[in-house]
Amino acid sequence: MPDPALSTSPWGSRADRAAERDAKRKAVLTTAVRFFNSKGFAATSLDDVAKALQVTKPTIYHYFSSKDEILFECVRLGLEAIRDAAEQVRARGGSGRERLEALMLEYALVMTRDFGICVTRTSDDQLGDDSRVRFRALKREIDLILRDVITDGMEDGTLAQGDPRVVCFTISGALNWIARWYRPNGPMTAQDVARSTVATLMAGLAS
Amino acid sequence: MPDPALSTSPWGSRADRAAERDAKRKAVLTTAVRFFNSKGFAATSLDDVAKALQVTKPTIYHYFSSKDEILFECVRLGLEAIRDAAEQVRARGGSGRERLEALMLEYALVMTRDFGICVTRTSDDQLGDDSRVRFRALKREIDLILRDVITDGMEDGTLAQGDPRVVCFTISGALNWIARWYRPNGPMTAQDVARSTVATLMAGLAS
DNA sequence: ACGAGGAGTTACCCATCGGTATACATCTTA
DNA sequence: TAAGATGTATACCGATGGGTAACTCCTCGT
Repeated sequence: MPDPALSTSPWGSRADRAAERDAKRKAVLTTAVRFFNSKGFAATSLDDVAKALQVTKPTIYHYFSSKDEILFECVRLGLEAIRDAAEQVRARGGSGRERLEALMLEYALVMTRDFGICVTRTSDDQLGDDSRVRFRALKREIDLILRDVITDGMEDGTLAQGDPRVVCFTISGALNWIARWYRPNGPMTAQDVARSTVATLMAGLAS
Repeated sequence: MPDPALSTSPWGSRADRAAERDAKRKAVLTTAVRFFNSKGFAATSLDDVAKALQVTKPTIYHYFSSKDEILFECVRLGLEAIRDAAEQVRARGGSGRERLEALMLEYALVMTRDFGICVTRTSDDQLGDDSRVRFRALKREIDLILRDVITDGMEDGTLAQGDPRVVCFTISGALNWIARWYRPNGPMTAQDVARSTVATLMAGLAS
């Protein structure tokens, strides 16, 4: 008669399976995104990714249905990180300027991490029709939140007047570009980079 | 006895041939760069380009030795346009701030044109080893000129103090990003976009 | 007139790579 | 302990696309 506490519950077991499956999916994504960021999406073959994970290509297809899905999941993780931070900031108190600054800091930090970098390096022509639509929608969500905060700041007088659209693009460009030049082993930490870039944007170039 | 004035000079003839060859090379580049910008480099086949020019692929190989060379020539045209403008601005008179503003305006304008757009969309992993080295060297040249002007402005007091490296990247990012959102048929002209982006960077976001 | 070479074509090669069919092992559950 | 689900591997397919071989045609210079 076995100890009842040791008997494998179908629930626990099923949860374990699901958790393990998720962990493996995530492992594929983190490996893939590094390849995408260093070699480019097109130049990365799924055999590369499989080899790095010490499995074979069909194993990857056991967790994902296509290369396109893998890329989309990578950019989704990056974009949702930004969007979630942006939405939290939008909702909280403070002047428009304070909220914009907080938003930009979070945005900048995401851009120093793998999935954020992948977002900037991915142009929508690389995605399939379906993923492209969802990709654009996510980017648009972020854009709208950003513009919202900018407009608030212009109205409450804490931000300089201007075309919110241009201001939004200027900010996005400067922050997205971090993904291209930031190096984890460089002289500046991610925090340093985020803070100084945001400060430069806020204060402007002129003295 | 034919009219000597009508006789075809070997010089004129050779010059014609060379000029025509150059014109055809240029035609390949302008067609290719549009494909690269709209579909991405990897997704563009040389058959696409050839078809658009109403010739066949080997004809293209008559003018270029590889797909890599075509891409490199495209980014070279974009980068040299920026570099030449930057060098002219650096040499001329005026305060650091005035020169930086002029440089940024030219830079921004290049980013609204095909070869400039290609520069931003090309990451160096897409180039062969040889081209990649030259690509990086050209970008570095521009970076150094830009930093030079920035440092001048910080020293003469017309620009705000800061880390020239971060300021340089912030500017590059904001200006390069224009290539991603500017649309020739949109509400703003290239001049509008350039002027307002530069103004935003100069004045800063805070009021 | 004729040879040389530039310009272009057709037909082809072959490496790469996304994706699949299928077999085998393992683990779960009744 | 047998049945079914799950995970992984081997072997393969088929399309795409960079690049080449070899031939034709035209133009020019001698």
